[in-house]
Amino acid sequence: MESLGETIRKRREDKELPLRTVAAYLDIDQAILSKIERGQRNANREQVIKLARFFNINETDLLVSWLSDKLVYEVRNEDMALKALQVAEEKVKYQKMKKL
Amino acid sequence: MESLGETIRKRREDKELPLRTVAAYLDIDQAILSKIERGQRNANREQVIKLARFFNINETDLLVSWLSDKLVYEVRNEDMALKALQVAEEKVKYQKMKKL
DNA sequence: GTATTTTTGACAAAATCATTCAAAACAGAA
DNA sequence: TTCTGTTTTGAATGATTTTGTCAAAAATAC
Repeated sequence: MESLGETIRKRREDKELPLRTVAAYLDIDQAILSKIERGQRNANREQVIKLARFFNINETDLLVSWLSDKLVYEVRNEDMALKALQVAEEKVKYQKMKKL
Repeated sequence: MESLGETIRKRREDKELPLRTVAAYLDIDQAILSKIERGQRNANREQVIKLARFFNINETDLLVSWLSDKLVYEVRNEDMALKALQVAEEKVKYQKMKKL
């Protein structure tokens, strides 16, 4: 179970590229990319899409990874994290059902 | 699948109490409580705990409801909402496992 | 109708979050 | 060790979001 940050750091290191290069492509400061890779900052949707393009990763997959990171972040330090995620899942399913 | 807002509105109406009364107990403006009940605003942890006490609801249950509402909110308008929740669940399980 | 309750939206204050920048820390090579 | 390039850190600043207050409008009850 890899975070988005871990994924792109691996890819970047595989290609032996400095932060600078990828950051330039994303049009952000390399400090931000460093923080994103280490999970200290959240990327935004646009950046995730660009990262997928840059590293040839399926965009949807990377977006799911990103979104799930945000969810995990939201329930960090909560003992009922798992329960809350499960209930949220039920709620989303229920909403979906209602729409049909 | 009831949201926290729906739950407490029902309870309040059962007791035939005006927003004012519950809002006073929570020490917030009734406008905020109105918004919380209708899902336009998020309660904070302290308010959830007070609400549980006020309405004699199991505190953990209400906190789970509240947390899951926040998660649902986070993935509203996302087509991969469900997938993201499932992946988040995996990630949390994985973290937990690592700690043992 | 009046009285009460609820909802709405404009506004302000506070808190959070993103970004920039420069310096510090780090790694490797000479 | 010094030189070079890379990465990380943290302070400062700006932007955005959240939180709450208030008063008026809308809805509901009497």
